[in-house]
Amino acid sequence: MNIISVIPLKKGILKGDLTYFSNLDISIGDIVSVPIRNRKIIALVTSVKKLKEWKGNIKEMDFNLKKVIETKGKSIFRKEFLDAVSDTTKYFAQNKNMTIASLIPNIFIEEYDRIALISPKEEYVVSAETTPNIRTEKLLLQCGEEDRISTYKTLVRESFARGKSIFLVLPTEFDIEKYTNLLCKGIEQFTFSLHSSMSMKKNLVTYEKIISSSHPILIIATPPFLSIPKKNIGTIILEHENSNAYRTIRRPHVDLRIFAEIYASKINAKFILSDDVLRFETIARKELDNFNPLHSMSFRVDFGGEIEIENPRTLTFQMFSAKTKDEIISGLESKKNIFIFSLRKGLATETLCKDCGRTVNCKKCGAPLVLYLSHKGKKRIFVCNRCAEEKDGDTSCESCGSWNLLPLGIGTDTVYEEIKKIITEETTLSKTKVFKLDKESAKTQRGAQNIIKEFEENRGAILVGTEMTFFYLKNKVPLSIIASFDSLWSIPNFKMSEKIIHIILSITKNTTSKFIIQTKNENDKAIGAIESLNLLSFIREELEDRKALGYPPFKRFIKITHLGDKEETRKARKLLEEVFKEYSVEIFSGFVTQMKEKYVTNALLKLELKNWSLPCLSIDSTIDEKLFTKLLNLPPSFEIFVDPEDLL
DNA sequence: TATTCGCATGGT
DNA sequence: CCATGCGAATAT
Repeated sequence: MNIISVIPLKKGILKGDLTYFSNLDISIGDIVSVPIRNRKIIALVTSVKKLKEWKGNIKEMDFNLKKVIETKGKSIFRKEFLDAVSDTTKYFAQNKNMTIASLIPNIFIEEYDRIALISPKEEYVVSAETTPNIRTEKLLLQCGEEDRISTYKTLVRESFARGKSIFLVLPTEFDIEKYTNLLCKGIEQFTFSLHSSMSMKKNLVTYEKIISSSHPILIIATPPFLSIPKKNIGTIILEHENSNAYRTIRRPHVDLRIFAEIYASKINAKFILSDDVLRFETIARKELDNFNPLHSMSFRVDFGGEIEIENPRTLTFQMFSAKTKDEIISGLESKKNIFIFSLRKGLATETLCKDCGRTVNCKKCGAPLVLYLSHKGKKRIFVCNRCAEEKDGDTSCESCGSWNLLPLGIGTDTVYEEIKKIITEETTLSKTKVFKLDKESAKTQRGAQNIIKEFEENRGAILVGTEMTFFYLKNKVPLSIIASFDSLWSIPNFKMSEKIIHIILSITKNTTSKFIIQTKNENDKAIGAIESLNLLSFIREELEDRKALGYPPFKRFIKITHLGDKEETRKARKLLEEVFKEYSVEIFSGFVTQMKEKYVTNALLKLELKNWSLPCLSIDSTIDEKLFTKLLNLPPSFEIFVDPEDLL
């Protein structure tokens, strides 16, 4: 009789492993079927002990052990994969079950028996020891998409010649279809793409072909498909490195890019991070972690059109400057399509001085300040979303001393209304079609596609859209406008400079001849960088700022979030202060959210990089075990974000 | 997370 | 008396 500990391959918040008994022949790393609440669940065996060794503490257990239903023998998953999963749960301090379940495609779990039938039968040496941390070659590829595609073609050719397979990781299904079409030419029978929306049958067929192919292959898939036990993968390319789709929205909060990197190290595959412009933190790893550029990195902005910076410079609020308005009208009259970029409403806030027309800016870094309502006594305070500097809400204009300040919100709705107004004023434009694309107006993918389709079929139409537009837009637009550049700073995010560059680049990529940026801060460095068509010095400067401020990637941030009512919030705060008292923890006062009577509490831990990383990511680094235990023991009402995207 | 359990409510 | 609904507890 053996006592078996397992991790169920099913989402759920379980504190630790579950324990069963069995007299079947089971060893570590096997897959078994166990009963959980009257259900049969697939689980991974983490330890096997003889009953004798357990006798001491079996009486202390306050539950009756259940019996393992059946064993499915050796796991189809490679040891390197399971080790990468385990490292990932550690790095992100997430729940084991949820992490493992989210890093394996659902079909593999649901159809485990069928997958097992067509999987290699060879014995993997599975033991409790983790695979050694090999420092694999890690490369950066930063250039335009066409150059990347041709680089990939060369890499595939070289790789096939050496008898090695290539795995191209992409964040979304849409990209998988696109890149498969771009890359499969001439090697159709060796190219395989997978994503979770494909039918189960199709995925099974592809899986079998991948496993049985003796010729090296190219796999194009989302990160969880790295679980396919293909042995000869020599290169993993992580394309669209910049995409935030690699971060999971729900629990577990992991970054699939890190997972892919860990896995590449475990199987000793060459790892290539690739995008038009990589994340700034990734660029910094050139120095921090000795990453090498595959080719010399391009920081050029590839835009052949004209860039205009417009300052409405009016005392009364006007959404469009006279010039911008003229451009819109003449553009529509000559049947050109126009795209206007805007943020969602509510988040977009800036404060304007009604006497001199300037925005209220942060003294420290110059970004426009955002007005928030603090929950303590309903006080109004300004917060800088770039450097977290706070300022009293009862403030006067910096430049003219006036108290006549007007908080403004420019969102898709406001822009949409304004455009409607313009076209009703101009009789020649009365037939113009105006479209709006944001999460409100297009709740589903299909809905968004329909809006874009209609917009693109109508010549001389105008589209007001948020960031999601870039994903769906198929054809380039002659004229694009950022209605309020300054409102971009109102997004609560310390990485906002980077996001802004990303937004602007997405717009230039979708624009042919003219790009208008409306701003009251013409000297903004991000605008300067775009105007000069070279991002190198901007990125350098931004990274220096982050280093000086102790921001990522030079410090490791861990954010702990709690949402609750007044009483729960008070308790949560006390708990956080107590648990993390030996760490320099900053607890942010919770701002009132849209949800009634709910408060957000955020605790931020700033750690030295070497105290929170893995040897396979960054040499000579470890996970602070003491802190790890503290994080893991927090009640489930707390959510943990390692390397958070924002601090609010 | 998802399911279950226990308690309160309410209608018959 | 059972049906329903909701929040808290909990999984081996």
